[in-house]
Amino acid sequence: MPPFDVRFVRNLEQARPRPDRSSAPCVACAVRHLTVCAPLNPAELAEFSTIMKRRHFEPANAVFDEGDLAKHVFNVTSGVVKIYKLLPDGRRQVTGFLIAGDFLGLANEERYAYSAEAVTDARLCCFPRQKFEAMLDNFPAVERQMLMVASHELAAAQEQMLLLGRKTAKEKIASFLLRLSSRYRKRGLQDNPIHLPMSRNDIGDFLGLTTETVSRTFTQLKSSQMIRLLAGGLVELCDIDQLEDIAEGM
Amino acid sequence: MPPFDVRFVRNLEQARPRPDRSSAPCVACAVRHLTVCAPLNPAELAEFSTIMKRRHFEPANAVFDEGDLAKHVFNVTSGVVKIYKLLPDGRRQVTGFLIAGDFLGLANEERYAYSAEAVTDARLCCFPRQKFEAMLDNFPAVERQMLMVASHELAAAQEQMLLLGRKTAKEKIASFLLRLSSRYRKRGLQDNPIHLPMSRNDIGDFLGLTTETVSRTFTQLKSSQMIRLLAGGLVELCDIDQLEDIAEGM
DNA sequence: CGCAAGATTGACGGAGTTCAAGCCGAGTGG
DNA sequence: CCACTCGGCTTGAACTCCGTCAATCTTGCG
Repeated sequence: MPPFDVRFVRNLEQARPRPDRSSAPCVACAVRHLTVCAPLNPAELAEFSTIMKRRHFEPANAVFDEGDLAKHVFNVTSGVVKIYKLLPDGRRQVTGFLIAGDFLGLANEERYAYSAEAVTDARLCCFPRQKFEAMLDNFPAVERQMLMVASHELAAAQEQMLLLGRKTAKEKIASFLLRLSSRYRKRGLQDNPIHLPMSRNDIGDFLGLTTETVSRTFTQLKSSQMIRLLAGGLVELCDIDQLEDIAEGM
Repeated sequence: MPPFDVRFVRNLEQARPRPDRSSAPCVACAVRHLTVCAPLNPAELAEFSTIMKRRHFEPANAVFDEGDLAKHVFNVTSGVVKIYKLLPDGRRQVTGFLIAGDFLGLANEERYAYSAEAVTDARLCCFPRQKFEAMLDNFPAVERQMLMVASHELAAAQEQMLLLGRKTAKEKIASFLLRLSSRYRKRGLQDNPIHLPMSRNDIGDFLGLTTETVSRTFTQLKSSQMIRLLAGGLVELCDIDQLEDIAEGM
């Protein structure tokens, strides 16, 4: 048990978000082609950006909590954000690690169905939800893009269910490393020594394991020369073919 | 091991689908208000239905298989369809049981990312995918409805990840029964003695458990008077409050 | 340096799997 | 109408992977 309630600290930090209205127009956005904003031309982008604020979150800073009124939707532009659900007794399931280009905040009811919290320093584009939805009426291409994004996420969610329900600890870790590497590659980030900024505990809560099992499994993969743990939270994937075989349960 | 390959039989059956062009216009559709067709007026429905065929599937009959070219999208109008993913060694994760009103076939690539198979006799509306997508251009309201549906499914998927990653067998079964009951209620189907047409094995593959554990857990809930197993695959939920407490891990 | 938080390692136990045997019920055929 | 069969369900016993608990090690930071 930690000496004080972690969530309390988190909310303190949340109390001082940093709106960043500076300038930084979306035109220069490095990840736009990956986001829901992809289909917009410069003029449309300008219109869209009028309702948008950029915000910065420090590590362990909550973006929103499950049950909060869903007043905003977000795009991650840098850093890592985790989303998760809790059981009353504190058991936690991390349902995703979001990186640059990922969208979050889609809520079918008026409240968020999950919590979101920065893992690293993170920058998010922040749209008031009502204005965002109103905007969609004028930009059907964005709506279609959102449907595509949602459909991708649905496929990823099914993949994750397969992992959670049917894979062993070793298979889970191998799958996790490969998927992360592949997502980094798609965004043009370094994909072989990959950066793991999240704690073992977060990884465990994502894979349905405990911290200890995650740690032991890393050790195991390390001893069999499939990965190397480098300084700064970097992990080198040494034998990708074998990792892929393991990830698929072969 | 079964004496012959189950999938072989399934494909034989699939070879003779039953197109049903009879009449049955969508206007009379009992579940339309729950589907992606909900926003259409009668004239629009007529236009939509020109590209649609109704098909019937018998139990264990494949609707499509993971990896097939995604030529169609579907709406379930009656019966139960399961969707699932497989690992090379045969381990299976059922990612959903679809009932009347549910949409399936959304694929972000050109191929289906999962398999679909009838659990009971099932009727599906079947739309050629390209025509369906073309139609969407004229009916933005349907596209928006699809986004809402996808977003609901995403929330359900996250709930399922919480279940798979963090709940005990007892909590899984209790959650499963309550959710099914709740979905039946929303469609106007009988929600207390609920119908469980799927096998223990299917339930296990949905909840990340084995047949044996599912069976043992049912027995356990039965002995503690929380459920009763009736004839015809009916399950009576006797103490819903307590089941809810269990489902939430309390 | 010294502390605190996270990561690793070890020993042990338990929830759920595996393997195996029996049961039940629906369909079949004599 | 009943014996037979076959698939699915239930129950039992042994095992195992992973969780739990606890101690130690590492790392980053004031």
